[in-house]
Amino acid sequence: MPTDLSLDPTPAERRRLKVRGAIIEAAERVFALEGESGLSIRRLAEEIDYSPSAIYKYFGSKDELIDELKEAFFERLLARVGRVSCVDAPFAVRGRACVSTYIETAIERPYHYAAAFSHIQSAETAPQSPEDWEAFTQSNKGRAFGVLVSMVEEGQSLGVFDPDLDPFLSATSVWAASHGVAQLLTHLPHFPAVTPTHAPVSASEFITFHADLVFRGLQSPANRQQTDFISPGEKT
Amino acid sequence: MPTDLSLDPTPAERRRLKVRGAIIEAAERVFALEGESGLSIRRLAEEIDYSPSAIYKYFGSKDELIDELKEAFFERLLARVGRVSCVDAPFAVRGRACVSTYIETAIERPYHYAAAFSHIQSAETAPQSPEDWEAFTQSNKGRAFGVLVSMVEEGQSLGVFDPDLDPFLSATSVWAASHGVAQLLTHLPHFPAVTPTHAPVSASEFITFHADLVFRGLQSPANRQQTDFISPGEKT
Amino acid sequence: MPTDLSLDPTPAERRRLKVRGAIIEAAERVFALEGESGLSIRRLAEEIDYSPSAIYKYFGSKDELIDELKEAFFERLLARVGRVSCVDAPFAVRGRACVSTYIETAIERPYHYAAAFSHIQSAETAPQSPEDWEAFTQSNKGRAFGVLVSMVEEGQSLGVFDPDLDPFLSATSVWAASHGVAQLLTHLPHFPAVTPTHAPVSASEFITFHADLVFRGLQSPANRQQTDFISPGEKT
Amino acid sequence: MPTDLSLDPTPAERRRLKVRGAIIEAAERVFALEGESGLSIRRLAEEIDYSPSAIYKYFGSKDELIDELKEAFFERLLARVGRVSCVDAPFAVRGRACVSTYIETAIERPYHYAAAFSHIQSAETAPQSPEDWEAFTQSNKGRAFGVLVSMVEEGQSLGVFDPDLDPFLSATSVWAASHGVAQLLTHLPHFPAVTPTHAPVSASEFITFHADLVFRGLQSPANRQQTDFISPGEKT
DNA sequence: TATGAATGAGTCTTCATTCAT
DNA sequence: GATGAATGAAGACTCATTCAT
Repeated sequence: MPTDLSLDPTPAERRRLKVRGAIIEAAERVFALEGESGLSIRRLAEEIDYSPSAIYKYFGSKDELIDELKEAFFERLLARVGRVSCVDAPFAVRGRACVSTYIETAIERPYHYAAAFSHIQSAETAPQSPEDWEAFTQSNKGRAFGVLVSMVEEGQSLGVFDPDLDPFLSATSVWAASHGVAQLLTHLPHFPAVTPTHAPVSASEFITFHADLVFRGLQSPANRQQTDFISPGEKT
Repeated sequence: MPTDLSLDPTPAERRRLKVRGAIIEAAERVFALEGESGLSIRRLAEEIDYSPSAIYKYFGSKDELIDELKEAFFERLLARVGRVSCVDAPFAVRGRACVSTYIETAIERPYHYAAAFSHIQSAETAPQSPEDWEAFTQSNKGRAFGVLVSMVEEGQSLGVFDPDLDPFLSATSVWAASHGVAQLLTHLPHFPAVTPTHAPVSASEFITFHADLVFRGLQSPANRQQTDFISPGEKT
Repeated sequence: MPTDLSLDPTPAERRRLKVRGAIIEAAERVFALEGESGLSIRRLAEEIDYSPSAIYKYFGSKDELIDELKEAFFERLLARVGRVSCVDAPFAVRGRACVSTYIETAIERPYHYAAAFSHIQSAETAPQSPEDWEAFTQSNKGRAFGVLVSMVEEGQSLGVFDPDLDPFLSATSVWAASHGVAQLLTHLPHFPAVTPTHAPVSASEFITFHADLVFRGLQSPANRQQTDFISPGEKT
Repeated sequence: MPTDLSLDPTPAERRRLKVRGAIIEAAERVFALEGESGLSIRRLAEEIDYSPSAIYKYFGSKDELIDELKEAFFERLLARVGRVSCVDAPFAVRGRACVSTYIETAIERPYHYAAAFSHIQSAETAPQSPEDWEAFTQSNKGRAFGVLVSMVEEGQSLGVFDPDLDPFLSATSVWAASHGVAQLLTHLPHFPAVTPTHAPVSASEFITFHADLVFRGLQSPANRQQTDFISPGEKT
């Protein structure tokens, strides 16, 4: 929508964007407080002390607002994963970071993520048929997924990852697993710290643990021997 | 309020349980047909040709019904995973089967699973603090999770799995990843078959692939060399 | 909908029909009090001391309710016009009565009529193309119109009406004029009684006057001479 | 509040009047495009590329605007009917033209007419009691109606119309019938052309037919014989 | 002068739930 | 034991209108 290319938006525009942002942030808060079903326009309006109809000045419909949330999440995800994947560091670090960044981004903004996740199936950007594929690969979501595929391929070309693995399926598996862990940590943030017979583990420790496990699964057998796997005990 | 502890329930009670079961099965059907938002009491009543109010004779509220669905899912999951984990087969087979059974059970009954999953956070059976742990370990959900932990431990004692891995964290990671894959396959059943540049992969093939990857991640480095990993190409 | 042909409906059904009737009657009252735009479901519910949602137990939607009103009007119109047109009386009486009955039926139930009238354009029973004609002729509305056409034809065959007149166009003209008069009397019931310089004329007197005028317009020139035209003065 | 009685309005006032006119014209366009329900202030503002609030600078409220539309219609009607009734032509032509002009004016500006018609009851210019009569006769609506009355009286004095007819009631009847025909043609423009068994008749042909019928109804019996009635077939 | 922001009352409709029968 | 009637709260959304700028 912002087709205006002028460098400084008018004050009015700035204000408008600010309110839009506030609404989106409020959605995040409401969701965190009351769960998915709590996100009604009315509830959202209460949160920001606006009237429900005011929201319709900024978003054409509830769906449009949710699409925006979703897009914001994937934009953020792409930015972060993209940054991480280009960092100047050994592949072992970059690869693991790729996985953990997925999860971290999700749990940082649980609602944006939930919106993204729960709309994964119906959204236009979710490829349901080969015909959709092109659009998918160009969307933020698709590009974020693409980073994962590239990461697998890079690992393979470096001889770190098993060359027999199908990169697309591997990335899909990693992506799905990341979603699962993100959901777990979103809904049960204390789960890994809950066993009475087990030393508490923080969310970020668990993410690291999970990323390691995933990384190990992808490694080629030869390479596995010298893996720098770090058990959770070592790093606290 | 079935406070009656006698071993054989009265015929009335039997009937009651049967209707309860029918309602629960109907919920599954309605969900499969019309998605999460279709599961209104009214719609459910239509499906079983009862009046909406009749349902309240069997379930105190919609939430109670949903809890029941969740319980039914975990009961089923426990039964299936339990069966699979005891089968007379090499560990490599049993272990992978354990993982894939989680996912298969989920996608077979998408609504039971969705209910279970979406209620993971609020349910009484989800341990939020060490105090809840005891109850959790005795619930169907906890026991199903326990099978995973045992599986990891067995793998370690057999020398197949890396002895340095924390069994609890490993099981948690596997469990979460399974959820992620189940969600993916539930919402986007055709995702792995959708790339134009890639041979289509069926849901069960993808599950196998994923289970393999997970299994590999858990293996001890030494063992990884002789792994019987099967690339997706080989098995069609 | 009443496909049940059993002679005595169950008490429950009777009650149901009674409430339906009450709602329809209420619609009439609300309309009379507050005009077309006052007919909201909420307002209607208030009128009958029900909750708005209760109305949805009887009518699927507002449109369905309005269709019912419309149908009820035309059913009533057909019944009354049909009765009048068959009465054992001279054609001069029957013919005039036909015209006035249209108007009287309308002003008796102003809202039913208004609904019928205002939906004339969008209703399925309004013929928009020759293809719709068949359906139109079988609807209550179409059959009521048909009575008018027959009346013109009968007048022509009796030598009372001008044989050169097109019966279809004549009936259309009469029908439209009736609508106009009905609207006038509905909205401005006192209009014909309002001139300070003119003896007040009641609605029914005006209807008679109008019917006479219409009848005269249709008469054949020869016949006009001996017409039994009655000036308004004579009949009070 | 143009309380300024000076003969030439200030430029500011001229501008003001011009914008008012533009808004009223726009209302006509919007109505023609989207029907009665489309006439929201917002939609109207879009049409003229103003902001909704701007409209409130020119009209105190929506109702006021609609009153203005109504007035505009009657002004136009009066102008046209006045012109037609003074034209240098035989009474048979002028009289019929009077009737058809009513209808033509209405269907040319369907919204102005609809507003006028649908507000006939609530408008201040509609006489509800003898006390209102004076105001009515001075309003555009009343003067347009007055032309009809005069037309009847002229016909009577010329010996063309039946001297026994009450001019006021006759004019009322003609007026109401015109409204009915206008409504028919507005909502179902193709009605007279829709019978499969009947040669299509255009709106203007039907108007002529109707005007003839009305004229015949008013004629005195003696005069009817030599009437120049033209059947619809002759005039295409 | 003209506008964008904002609102409150209103629109139809669905839902989970209760209660008399 | 089962149901139909009924409801109140809530859902998304629209509208005419006001006010500060």
